[in-house]
Amino acid sequence: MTSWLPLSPAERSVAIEVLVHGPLSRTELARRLRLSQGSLTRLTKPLIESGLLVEAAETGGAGESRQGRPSQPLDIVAESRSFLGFKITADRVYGVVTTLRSDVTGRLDRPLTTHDPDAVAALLAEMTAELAGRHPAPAGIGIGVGGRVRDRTVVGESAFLGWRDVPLGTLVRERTGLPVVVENDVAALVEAETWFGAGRGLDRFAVLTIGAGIGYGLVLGGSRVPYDEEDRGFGRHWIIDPYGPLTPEGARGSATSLLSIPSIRYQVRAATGRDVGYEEILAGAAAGEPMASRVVEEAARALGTLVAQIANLAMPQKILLAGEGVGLMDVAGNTVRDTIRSHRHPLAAPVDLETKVSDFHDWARGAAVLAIQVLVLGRTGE
Amino acid sequence: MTSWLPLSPAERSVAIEVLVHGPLSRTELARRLRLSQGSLTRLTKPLIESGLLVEAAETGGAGESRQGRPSQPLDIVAESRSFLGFKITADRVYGVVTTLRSDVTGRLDRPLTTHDPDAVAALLAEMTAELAGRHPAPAGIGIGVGGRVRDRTVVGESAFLGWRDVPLGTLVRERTGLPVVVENDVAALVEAETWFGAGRGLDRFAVLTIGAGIGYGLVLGGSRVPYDEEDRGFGRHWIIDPYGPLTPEGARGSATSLLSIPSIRYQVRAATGRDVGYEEILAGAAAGEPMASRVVEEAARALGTLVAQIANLAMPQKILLAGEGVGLMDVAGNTVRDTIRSHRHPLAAPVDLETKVSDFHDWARGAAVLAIQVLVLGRTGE
DNA sequence: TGGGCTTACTTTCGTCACGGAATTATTCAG
DNA sequence: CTGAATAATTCCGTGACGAAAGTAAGCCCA
Repeated sequence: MTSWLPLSPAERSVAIEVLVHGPLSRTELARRLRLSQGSLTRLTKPLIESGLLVEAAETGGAGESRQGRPSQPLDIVAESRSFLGFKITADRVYGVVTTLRSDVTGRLDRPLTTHDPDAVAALLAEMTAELAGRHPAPAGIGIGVGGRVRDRTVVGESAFLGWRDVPLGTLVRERTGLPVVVENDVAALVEAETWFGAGRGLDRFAVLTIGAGIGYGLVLGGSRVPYDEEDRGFGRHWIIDPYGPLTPEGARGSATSLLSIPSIRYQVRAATGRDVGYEEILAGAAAGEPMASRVVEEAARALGTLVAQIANLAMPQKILLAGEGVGLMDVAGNTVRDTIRSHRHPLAAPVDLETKVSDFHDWARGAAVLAIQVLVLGRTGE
Repeated sequence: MTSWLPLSPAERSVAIEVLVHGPLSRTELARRLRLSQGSLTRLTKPLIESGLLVEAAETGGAGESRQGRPSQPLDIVAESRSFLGFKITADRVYGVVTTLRSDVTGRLDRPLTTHDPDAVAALLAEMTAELAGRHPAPAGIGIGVGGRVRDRTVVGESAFLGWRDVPLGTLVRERTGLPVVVENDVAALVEAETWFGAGRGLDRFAVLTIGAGIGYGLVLGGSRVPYDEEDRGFGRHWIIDPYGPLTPEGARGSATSLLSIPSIRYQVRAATGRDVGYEEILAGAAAGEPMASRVVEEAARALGTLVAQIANLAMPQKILLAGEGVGLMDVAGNTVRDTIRSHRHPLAAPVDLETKVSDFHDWARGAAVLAIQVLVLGRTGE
């Protein structure tokens, strides 16, 4: 599973810089990478010849032309290859096609009727064929799974699939002939946001996802801190309020019990007897319904506490809230922000908090980014 | 304030490896630094000629000789230079002399009767002269101060000294003629433990100090995460239990209110009317005195919660508890460990927790390590 | 006792990445 | 049209590195 372009470390850094930070002139690249202009000429030449980079036609609009010879921005040929990303949930598989820049050019999803590894691999192969038929030459596949993943190929353990040591990467590669990268879904989303999203260019960056469960990822020095063990289940034992609610999903007062979508729905159902959807609960809270308001406000305080803890202890420059459940911020953002402030030093810089609603195709896109990192640029990872 | 040895990056990495990880043969160094043996010969030659390294006489005991030519371990000449480290507290200045390896070869402390910057600098110069008289050629001075420090020379703000933008580094250098490095005291302790203490060789490492206040430092990828703003006061707003005690030192239920020595003494004094020393309170708790037990147990639960939060969110490989207040662990270590466990995923690896009682001379030693890093090895820091 | 084996270190040599300086290219300002 | 300004290229010297061969210094075993 080596990258098909043998790039030297210096060439790789050039390619990544252009890929992540858009079109850049050689002079600008020299400045950013602390290399001489001469070196940049040398490094870019083979990259242009191999077709990975092009000299962008546009010099950047008429208005901003300065004196002197105009710079010649270099850009990645984003469409030269496409990548596939998949996210596997308990009952559905979501797939996307992306460019090198991780722009989504196609999507697809299919129900998952069995958790048998071979059947799942077959479904992935089928979806690959369908997506590949509509787009040029996929260069590789990334797969995101909730659970522990080893060596970017083997699903060590995944509770919701009932898997243990399933060599998913190999199974899919055998059926598709394409290189495959398997990774934990949260890890993939974090990498994607680090390269192309909210964490772009940051040194320290944290991601908290709210959805069926609570996910967390930390990026330091530009690379993700490996999970080791915790993974998906971590929020179930992350106690925020020892007197908080008890739900089937986690320990009393845990992040999962307070914040995850199933737990919030459970709390409302237990109190009112009605099974209400998540969005409806948020709408109810916004409209002032007492029960929904109580649960949502409590969730907002928990979220504020959690974000403040992350800010205090991991000291990221930015925290991204992602997942299907971040609508909470729209309804109770002020409570969240107030709670954060009360848990921080008054002179501390305000937490840079960004919110991004993500659906399952965004998770799939994260997996595709993993494939880009590993396959194109030869990042072995960890 | 440049290092007096102009070391190339490769030479520096060799020097640091030998300094931190003891005597190492050239072959072993080549393995660790991923260089060829030939390069090691080249790199070590000037270091040996300059006197920084020597070929250790001992080949390592008779028992462990293997076949083949015996290796020739290289060692730092730890005594070739000495370094001074100072820790400034509100009423006393502590100083140490250390070797290059940061072994303490002398110590001294003096009362501090005024906080006037010039007077403090004069006292430091006086102590420098006294320590230098007893030891060979100090190569530099490190100073640790509670508060914010800029550029390793200027104390930006220090509440307990009433300082604001005091160029302490310059003041002391003018009086001693020696290069001076000023740094936040917690930062200095963290660096010292990273290089020579509990965090040696680790990639991710956290330090929590318990004393007059609560200090926290995080090391990732071998280098310390810069504090930006928080610093010393951070524990005062780090709420652990919203229903916890209210003390003069911090917000209700904050880490400082629950854990710092003054707050624990305050709680006991408020309840019993007697002013009791910290060690005495711990002894009382061990003996089963109800009031002391209650306060100490509550502190232990708070500590466990805090450690678990650090472990969950910053994911260090090891956490060091340091400071004057870690005696708490001897009395209530089980409570701390139980609390940690209850806040962690059951399958998560147990937290690697180390305890190290530190007195003020240990803080001074930390400052000396900063001087070693900057002056000998030319680490500009941050 | 000495020859072979093993491992550590040194030497030599070729390669290559880089920086610096000079050169060429391309525009704008008068 | 000339000169100034900025971008990119070319050329060359330096120096760090690895590969491989050579040397040193001990064991093992006859």
